Amino acid sequence: MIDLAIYNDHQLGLEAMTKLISQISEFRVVLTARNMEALLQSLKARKVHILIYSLPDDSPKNLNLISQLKIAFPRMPILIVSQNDGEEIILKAVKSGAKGFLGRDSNAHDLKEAILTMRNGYEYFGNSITRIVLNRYINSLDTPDDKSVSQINQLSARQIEILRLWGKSFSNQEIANQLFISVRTVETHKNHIMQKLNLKSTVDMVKFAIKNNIIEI
Amino acid sequence: MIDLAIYNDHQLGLEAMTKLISQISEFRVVLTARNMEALLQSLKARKVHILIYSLPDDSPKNLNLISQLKIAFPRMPILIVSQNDGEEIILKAVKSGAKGFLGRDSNAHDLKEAILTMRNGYEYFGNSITRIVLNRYINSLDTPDDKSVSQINQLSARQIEILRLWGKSFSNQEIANQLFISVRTVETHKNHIMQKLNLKSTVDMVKFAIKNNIIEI
DNA sequence: CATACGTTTACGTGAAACACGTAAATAGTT
DNA sequence: AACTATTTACGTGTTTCACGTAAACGTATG
Repeated sequence: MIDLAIYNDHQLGLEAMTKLISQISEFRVVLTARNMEALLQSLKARKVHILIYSLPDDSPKNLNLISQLKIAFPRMPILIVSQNDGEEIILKAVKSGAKGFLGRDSNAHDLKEAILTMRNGYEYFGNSITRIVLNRYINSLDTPDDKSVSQINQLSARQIEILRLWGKSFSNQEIANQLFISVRTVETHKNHIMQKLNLKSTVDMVKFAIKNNIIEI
Repeated sequence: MIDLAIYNDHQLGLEAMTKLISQISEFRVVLTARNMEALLQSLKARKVHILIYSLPDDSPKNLNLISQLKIAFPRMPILIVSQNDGEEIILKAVKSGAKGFLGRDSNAHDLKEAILTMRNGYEYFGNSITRIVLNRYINSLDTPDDKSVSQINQLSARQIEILRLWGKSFSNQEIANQLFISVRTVETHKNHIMQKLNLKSTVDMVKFAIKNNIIEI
């Protein structure tokens, strides 16, 4: 017997999914939720084997919620059910930590197979998903990057240089050696950068550097 | 009834596959071949619905032969059966025009499903294949030697929690206050994270957290 | 059931990084 | 000439990092 939680912010969809799953003898729906607060609350009280998470239409925001779930319950496999199975959504779902994905064309049989597969510790991604990703991969020779014009212009060339090296995980001392200047100077440059951009921590400085294509993730 | 051709340059493998398929009532093996000349010859005389093509170990060369087949019989779906299901092979198979792929872990049930799926005009790629390609694709977006997708699972819930707070630019002391633990404990958690993920600097830790949606840029 | 492994908690110590202030030489601008 | 920004650098005190040690706890494995 596999215990399932079902999340869906549409009442009707929630009922439909619950009914569908309840008809399968191996499965038991032990909790349902229509919003994240309720879901988190219920999951704390009642552990489940798998969470079935129905993505609404405005999915991008909701994928962040999945990351939250992953943080709160790292070991609970999440099966995404989504009307929107565009490549972006799928990739984001995978990156968010989802262990399964059912797209527009999936049927009840696929759902059952997905749950059983995931219960055995494996991941499940439907067949159509593969084609989408394959296409995307094969056509990924040309990927033009959009450059954001922003506060980066406020920084001097030297400041960007220090930021770039530091962003490559060099220590202050290593940067100083490479540029033939004192460690204190490197520190001063970094201080100036923080002041100029009004950053609160070095974490923020990393984020800034990434956003402005000074360093790569 | 679905008419099949089987290609395999090993006699034993050819026989085994033929026998296996003949046991399925919906399928009929109408021709077999152990080399490309014979295959092309036979296919001219007798049209089939699907060609089951067993890739030998030295697969790269043989994938070129598939391109030949595609030219001679553009509309005949080709199902690749391969002991080697490394990502390179799979990608090449897809590029060669194969409509299906069965890897090392596939069983008779998968074979049947693949054939039925392909007969209905769809493509078939097993679930494990999807994961391989997904990993490959996602890694192509990140830095060459990136393993972040799988490594997130290595972290404990507490470690992720500390990482999340720190990623929001909280200081160690602030994190300690929020979680009612010692600053030293926060430091220890961060040390453990760095060790576990083999990170060289806190800059790398920020990058990791971003890649894994633990923190937002 | 004993043992082993991972997790969470915490401290000690020395090195590195950061925060904030000061300051001088240089370069470009008004 | 005066102003502004840049690059260089130090002083001082706080925070973080690196590395080691260690206890308490849970969970799996044999």
